[in-house]
Amino acid sequence: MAEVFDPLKLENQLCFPLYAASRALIRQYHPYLSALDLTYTQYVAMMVLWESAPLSIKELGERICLDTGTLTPLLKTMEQKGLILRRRSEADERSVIVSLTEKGAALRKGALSVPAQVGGCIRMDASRAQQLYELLYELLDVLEK
Amino acid sequence: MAEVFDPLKLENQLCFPLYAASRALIRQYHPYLSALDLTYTQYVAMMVLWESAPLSIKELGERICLDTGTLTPLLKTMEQKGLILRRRSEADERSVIVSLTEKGAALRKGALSVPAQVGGCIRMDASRAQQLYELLYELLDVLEK
DNA sequence: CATGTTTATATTGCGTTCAATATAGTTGAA
DNA sequence: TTCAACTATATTGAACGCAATATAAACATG
Repeated sequence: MAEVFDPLKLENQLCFPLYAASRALIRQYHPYLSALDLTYTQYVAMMVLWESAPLSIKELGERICLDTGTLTPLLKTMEQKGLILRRRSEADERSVIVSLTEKGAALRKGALSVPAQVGGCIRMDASRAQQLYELLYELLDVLEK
Repeated sequence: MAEVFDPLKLENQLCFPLYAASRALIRQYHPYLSALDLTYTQYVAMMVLWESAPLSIKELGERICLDTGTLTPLLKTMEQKGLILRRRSEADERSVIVSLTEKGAALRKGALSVPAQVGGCIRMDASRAQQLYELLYELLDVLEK
């Protein structure tokens, strides 16, 4: 007798492995990031700032796909830690410009080894990882609202 | 002059698209699940319960990769809603057995259309989605502690 | 058959994540 | 000009996600 397809089986859905793998990978960062006193989300924000600061909150949010409900408290915490500065744009008072402090910029050195340390935990063929990377960006593109 | 590889560029990392795509896909579920008065995490738990209830909290947590810090309050909320029952195992008083109520079991009918509704939002070739699926399970396997 | 170890669940506390809503600044068109 | 629409950020409230810790039951082994 033929198997009946069950649409509600966890194994028949893309969402579950995506969600589980994302959390599992983020967990791998924990020991390396807590040594730098960063959470994963703060680390993601810092990566964009190291590359492109100063940035408005809007620009930062677009880069890392987070809205102000997440960013406002995140950036306030990072300001408390002395990693960034927030100031209103003079050209447009609606905008808040985020820039790095010296301490924030200096933290980059400590973070440089993180990707390799985590990468060492991923025992996956480089070309398979590259395929995965491309498919994820394809999915992300298709899901943009 | 050759490009210098920057390990801290967001675009050079697997973690970011995985994290962003996971959140973007979960967001797609929101309208369909709130019509059923379910959150995404509750929906994932229900999928396993529809397939395999009764289950201990431990078994459920292993299936959906969540620990008791998340599951205990989640299951209490689901019990409040009348979807599940929690009772101590008689055979082993350490275990809590989760079973479905009639209401919880009946909710499955309403949920049957959810995967197709969300799938309709993913304009991605089926074979590409299948590739992505396989690579995600491969990554998940490699990341198990 | 004690008692140290392991196991299953619960609790705590912090930090997101996001939908919904609010507010203040800016812009555009009549 | 003026004011309605739009834009950028902030706030609120609910629900995770998880590391760390606590507790009670079951097990193992000398």
